[in-house]
Amino acid sequence: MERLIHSIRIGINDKIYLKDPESSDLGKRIIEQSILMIDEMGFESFTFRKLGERIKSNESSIYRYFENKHKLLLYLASWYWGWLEYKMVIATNGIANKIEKLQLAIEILTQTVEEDISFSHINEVLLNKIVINEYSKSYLTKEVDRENKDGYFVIYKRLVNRLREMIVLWDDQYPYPSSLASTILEGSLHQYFLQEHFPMLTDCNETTTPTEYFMDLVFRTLKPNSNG
Amino acid sequence: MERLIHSIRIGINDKIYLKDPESSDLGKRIIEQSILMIDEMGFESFTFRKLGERIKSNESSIYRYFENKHKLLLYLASWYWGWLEYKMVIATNGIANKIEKLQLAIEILTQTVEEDISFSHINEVLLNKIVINEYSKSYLTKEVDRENKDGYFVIYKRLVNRLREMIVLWDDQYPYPSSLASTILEGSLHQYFLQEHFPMLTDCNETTTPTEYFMDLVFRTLKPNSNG
DNA sequence: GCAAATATAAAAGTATTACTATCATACTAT
DNA sequence: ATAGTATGATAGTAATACTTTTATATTTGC
Repeated sequence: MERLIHSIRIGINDKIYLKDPESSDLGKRIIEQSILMIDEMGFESFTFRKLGERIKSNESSIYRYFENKHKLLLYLASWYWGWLEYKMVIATNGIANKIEKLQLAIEILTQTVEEDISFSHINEVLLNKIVINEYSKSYLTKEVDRENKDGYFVIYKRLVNRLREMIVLWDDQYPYPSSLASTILEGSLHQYFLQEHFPMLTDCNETTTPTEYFMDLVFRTLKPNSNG
Repeated sequence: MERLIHSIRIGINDKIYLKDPESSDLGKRIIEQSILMIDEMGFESFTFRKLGERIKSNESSIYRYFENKHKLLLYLASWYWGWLEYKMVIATNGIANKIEKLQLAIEILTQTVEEDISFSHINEVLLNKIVINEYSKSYLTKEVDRENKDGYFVIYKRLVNRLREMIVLWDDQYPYPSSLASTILEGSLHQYFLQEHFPMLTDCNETTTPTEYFMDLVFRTLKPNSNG
């Protein structure tokens, strides 16, 4: 499992980039350092010029990989969701027990990333933080429909759908499986954000996790199928 | 009730603006037209220069009301949440029946705004759309803690807390009332967004509303107090 | 009714952003 | 050894996000 994760390659829609950042050393430095910088200074303050200075490369070279920083954010987000999807699929694949399967999925999808396990140029801990703080900005735009059509959000959509399927597997009478699945994924990011910045608006803290909250919510809401 | 709403004045933290836009004709035009423009072109493309052209005023005059467009967004959002809070408080105030009270609150907080009822310079229908598409951007920033400290989000926090209180009133054993309240408010905006742009990720559509989804979710989750 | 204060408009200026374009150089593959 | 590709250096452009200054209009206080 550990070994597998070391060598995974997330298949990202190649319209997101101009040149595959995995294909060169410069590309990997762009990804690696952009994660550190966006985490440090936030997406708004982050610019390709600053990134160029940091990696001792040229602004124009970065533009050969990504059209703009929005596309870079889409790339990072896709990578993150692809990575989570991979972890979830691996963990739940062999599980026949429906409740255990759903529980495992919720656990993986709502847990915070505690340590950087891949030993690659991508720091998953920081990437998780970036997704919490910046992911919404990648779709709350006027271009969202065109970009969705171009497949920029396929991985995320597939992930929500996988969760939906496991919900249906456990309770095929529940009328809102898609909404519940999207609420879990989006809501979990939101609860982490609240925990950090608006602790009065959440019950999650050092002792209670978003995972516990959503696990409880889901199993209060769903009823197991009668057919087993 | 209608009359009341016509004449309400939402008390907004006066640190958000440099000069109260309600205090002058120009100020009102700034609010009125910024709502139309942000809805049309999105918050990213909206600038004070363009707004100045539109209202046939000068960019520098707008800067005398708001430091920047971020502050204007905070103002619009505060107004919106204050207006919703007002509607909710009016509607639920006299209700003694706990379940009815909570149901009414959820209804008001998760319903889409269908018509502009205030006849003022503020179009609530468009403001609701703006909140769906842009609200997250107002707090997903590096300045959020400072701005929170300065009270820029008090109205929203108060609203979540009011909902939390009604949840507790109905089920004082439920361990996550704050998280549930924040999930309802944030999740409802998200479901509306999905309905518009990612219909596969939600069960909400022309016939099923986010209100129905959350009403169902909440009452599957909560159990009434035994003490009545 | 007039002066003083205040609000708005007009215009110009600055630093930064978000790119694009051109050309030079280095590295690589045959 | 050469052609092709990747990267670097430099400069340039249009727009953004303001700030500053000065002029003009409007309000208000007496």
